[in-house]
Amino acid sequence: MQGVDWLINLIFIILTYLPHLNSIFSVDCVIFAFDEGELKILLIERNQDPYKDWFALPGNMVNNDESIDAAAERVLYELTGLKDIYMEQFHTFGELNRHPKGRIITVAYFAMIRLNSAKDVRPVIPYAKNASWVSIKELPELGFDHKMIFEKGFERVKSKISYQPLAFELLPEKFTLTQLQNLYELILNKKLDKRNFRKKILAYDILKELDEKQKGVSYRAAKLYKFDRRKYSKYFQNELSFSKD
Amino acid sequence: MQGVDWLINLIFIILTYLPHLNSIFSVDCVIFAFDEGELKILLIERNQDPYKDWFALPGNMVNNDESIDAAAERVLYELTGLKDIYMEQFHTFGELNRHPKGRIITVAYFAMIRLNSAKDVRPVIPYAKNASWVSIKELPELGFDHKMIFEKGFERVKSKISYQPLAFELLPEKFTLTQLQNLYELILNKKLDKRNFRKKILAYDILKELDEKQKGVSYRAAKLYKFDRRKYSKYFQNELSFSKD
DNA sequence: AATATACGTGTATTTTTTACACTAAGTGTT
DNA sequence: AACACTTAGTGTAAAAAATACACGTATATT
Repeated sequence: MQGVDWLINLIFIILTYLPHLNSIFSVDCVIFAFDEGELKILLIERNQDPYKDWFALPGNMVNNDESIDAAAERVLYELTGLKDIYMEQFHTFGELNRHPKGRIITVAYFAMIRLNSAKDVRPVIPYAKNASWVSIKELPELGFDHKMIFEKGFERVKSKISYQPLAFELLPEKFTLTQLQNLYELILNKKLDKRNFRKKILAYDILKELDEKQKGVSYRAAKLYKFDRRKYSKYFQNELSFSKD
Repeated sequence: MQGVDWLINLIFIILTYLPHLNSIFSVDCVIFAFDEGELKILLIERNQDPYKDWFALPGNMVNNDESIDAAAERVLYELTGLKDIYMEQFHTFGELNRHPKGRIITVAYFAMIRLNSAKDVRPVIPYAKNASWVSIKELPELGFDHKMIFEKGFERVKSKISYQPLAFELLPEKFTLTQLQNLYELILNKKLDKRNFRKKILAYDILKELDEKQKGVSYRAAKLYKFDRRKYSKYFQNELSFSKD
């Protein structure tokens, strides 16, 4: 039994580090979209314990060879098929009891996207049974602390949208001012004055008026606009600069 | 050698999980204070590899039995002796190469504090050689990605201070309006008009005028004010509510 | 008493925000 | 063709907020 001494030593060394074994981290994504007049987020139905068969935010472990940002991108793709979504990190959740399997902290991201081709979402790995868009007004119970994560993410969106024109991200490329206003009202949860809204949004000078009109409506068709990213970034630079004076 | 089969098996199992061994996380704190007319942050001089003898933000590993928030509090105390500081999480940094010892992500916190008794800072564990307040204009080179962490934290402070009255946190309990204005100018990095500044800050109605004056100055002494936390929280509730209309 | 220094104050102008209601255009129906 | 219906599109006046701007006053020091 002499020859196994080194083995036993090795095990001791490993055991020393073992407490770290359950110290790992995950990412979770809160993806917003605007569909059928409602704000929706992307949920998966889990196919794995813990919380097998529960609804949850798309999220999974970060690999050891990728940055957190990259992990968020990968995980979102694997669980929903969505690619090339710009997500922004908004908070890291690390309560001790948040994950039944032990000490797992999660870095949460949010994004706001346009729902055209993204409407059909489907997991590409069996970790999730399926993925779907769910109205934030009718959210089912969610696994883990995902309800809280969603809420914090939604708070962030609300506060961000009031000083940055983010809402365009959610609309189809061409939209009417009324659609844009409806979206703002939905997110901010208050009525806005039509004339003042138009005055203000046009004053930002980040919209391009198109020579096109709405189609398929049984009333006077509204003009279509599109978001002018070039003007937007100019406006944005000014916003951020503290240099003047 | 039959009897060690189970040992070898165990080792295999452990090795399977081994990649997670170097997946752990830390917290880092960016603590701002106002001293001698300058904005300073709290730095430690490290006494441990990696970056032994370098300056760095106060930061260390999160234990397995504590939440991240609690870890931030503990680590700050251990490295600087500071207690009961309200810190706010602002970002999690997880680039692959950010830590030379492998995959360690860090959750960053910031706080703004009043420098009276907090002026003397001293590590209570030998992980740091010492702790000190350093002007943000003369920051030394910092270990890890701490320069970037500081910058992101400072950005956050700047943007927050322009819509929330945070500056009081940095001043002594009793302060003059000129001191307050100087601080705002320092953080926002621009000159403000004296009369307009006073008008505005008093309009918020969150200051309490004292029956006391500045002492020890060789010119007309200014009135002292103090921050009225009661009024402040009332004001704040209004700020945050989206309920009206 | 004179000097030096920061304190404390008001008003006019511009800009931004708010409140508010009707006509116009297009669709569908009879 | 006339009509009814529905949403589009538009302007102005009032209030509030932000800005620009300069000098007499109080206190400490000499």
